[in-house]
Amino acid sequence: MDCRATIRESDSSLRVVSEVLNLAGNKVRLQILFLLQREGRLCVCDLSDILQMNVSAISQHLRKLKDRDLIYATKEAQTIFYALNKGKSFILNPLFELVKDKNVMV
Amino acid sequence: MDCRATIRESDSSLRVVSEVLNLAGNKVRLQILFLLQREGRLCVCDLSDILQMNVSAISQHLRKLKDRDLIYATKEAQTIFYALNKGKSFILNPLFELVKDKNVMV
DNA sequence: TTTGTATTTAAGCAAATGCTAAAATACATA
DNA sequence: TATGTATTTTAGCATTTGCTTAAATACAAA
Repeated sequence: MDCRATIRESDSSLRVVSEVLNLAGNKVRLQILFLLQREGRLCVCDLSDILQMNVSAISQHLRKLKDRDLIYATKEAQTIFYALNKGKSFILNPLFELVKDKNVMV
Repeated sequence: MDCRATIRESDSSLRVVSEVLNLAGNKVRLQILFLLQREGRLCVCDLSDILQMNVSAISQHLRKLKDRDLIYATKEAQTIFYALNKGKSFILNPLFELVKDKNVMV
């Protein structure tokens, strides 16, 4: 019943979740995360091609996702692949299910 | 396998979800949504008191949530109560469970 | 009608966001 | 070594965000 206490106790969880949602609350980044979840791993040029967007713009989104530990990079020859960091991205799983299953819709 | 097609088909769902997450991707707003889900309904002054924030700041967050149909208002005498609009906020339910149950944590 | 309570709205501003274009890195391969 | 391919980084810029303060609305009660 004491809301003040509830907020205090849930503070760190709410912070972590809001940080993840802040990243996923951008259509381009949500598309990237959705694709990575579906395909396992992708490089900048794949994403640039799929989403029909400037390589630099995609790269900057990936940087943001990587900086906040939602994805990680692995280098293979001259190509850099990105994949979901499950430790944090698991938060988004139910949302991916939603997008996959039915159409969420208006 | 055709990512371009997948993205095209999921486009509207991804748009709706990213819009909701964009709102929830702010700590203050996530706190508000979490509290509304827990308490049913609250007025501006309740939230201002619980979150220890300026009434005007809270009011502006509520406006944003209302404009995008995540919450709705009901007036009772001189007090305006806000509550979750289930039709859209259901997207956030699994996240609330996460915050409630265990601590999400670093 | 005056006063008080609840709330929104407007103005202003510093900080953050997201893109483009150009330059810089990194590393194979010819 | 020179060239090409993949990617990041920097700079610049217009737009958006989130807050504060002050003014405006709305309405009930004295």
